[in-house]
Amino acid sequence: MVEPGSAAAWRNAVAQAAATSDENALELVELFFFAYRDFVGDADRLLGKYGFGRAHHRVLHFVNRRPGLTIAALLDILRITKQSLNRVLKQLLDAGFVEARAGVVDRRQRLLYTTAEGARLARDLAALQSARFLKVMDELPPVARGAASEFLFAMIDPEERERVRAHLACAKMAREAP
Amino acid sequence: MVEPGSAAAWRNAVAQAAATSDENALELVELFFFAYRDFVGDADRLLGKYGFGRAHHRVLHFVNRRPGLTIAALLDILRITKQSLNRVLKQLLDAGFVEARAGVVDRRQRLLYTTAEGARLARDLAALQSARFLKVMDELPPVARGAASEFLFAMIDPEERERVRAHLACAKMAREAP
DNA sequence: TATTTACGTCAACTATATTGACATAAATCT
DNA sequence: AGATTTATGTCAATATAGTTGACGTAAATA
Repeated sequence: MVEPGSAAAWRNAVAQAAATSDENALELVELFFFAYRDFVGDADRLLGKYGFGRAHHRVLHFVNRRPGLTIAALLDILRITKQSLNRVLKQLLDAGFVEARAGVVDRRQRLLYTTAEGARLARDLAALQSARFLKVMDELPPVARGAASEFLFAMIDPEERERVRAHLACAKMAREAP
Repeated sequence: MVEPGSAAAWRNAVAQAAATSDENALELVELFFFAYRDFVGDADRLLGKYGFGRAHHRVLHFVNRRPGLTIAALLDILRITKQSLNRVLKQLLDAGFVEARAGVVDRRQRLLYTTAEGARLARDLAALQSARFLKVMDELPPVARGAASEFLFAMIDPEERERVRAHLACAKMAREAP
């Protein structure tokens, strides 16, 4: 037994707290895994009906949300090679879900846009995933609602945050003034 | 222009609110994508040094956290086929990071355990990911801290939650009474 | 004894990524 | 104007992580 107030008791309490916070962090690691698994599962089912996969979804999503996106910007967001992107993008172009127009200021660039059909699929997919978030917000106590986006933003690499913030601002602008 | 207080103004406000909440949800979708990307990136670099990938990480993690896990239970957590698991698991067994003992009550079962070396790698990987969470908790205002795990838990399919809760409880027990 | 269960394995295939090398057209520098 | 850089496309080979389907085996159970 350790006397309360003693140095040993104090060290014990600190160790306990460390173990607890570590345990909590481990729990968060697993919750993040399960949450992401279910989160992407929603969209996967719908994508399957079109013969598309997650890679197509990501491209469609970001093109839809940021019309006029260039190949380079898309590569920067997705963090994949152009060869990998090209296969998926070509399928989306061929299937008529995305179209590319030559850049006006720089004609080497290909500005990407969703077609009407592509925008519809993107909207349906986004609706599925948004629905999950909206339901979560509904379930959560009000005080926890604002915390979600703060939390997710804090999970992003610090050196990446400005880029993500700029991306979100750009997507918002595209949405407000189409 | 719409007169304030008119039915048109009201409908306008509702549409605006809907658009805003949708926009927020869309933002969360993207933040979730970026957060998960960076979250798994941490571990990827360390795994590469051992010639392992994410698949190995997941197996190692869950076996380490729930010693004596059976193949069936692991398949249920990971949601992959036994063929897919087997290739990865065999590599972990061969490399001496995981070991399998015959079940005591049912000798058909293979109970999975990490070896000392496996436990060490699992701990190092978990430390990387825990560190991100701990840093996030430090950055976040106190009121938002508890919200993170609530939020992630709410993101899980409702019919899956009991299973996840049981899994976490089991992992916690294994940790407290080893 | 017959059947079911837990697991292993062979084979073929798909999706998504990689590296490396080379091609082309448009923009930009000198 | 000519040289160089940039944005993008493309061919080929390879790796990782998953799938379906078929078949095998040992242990538990009806």
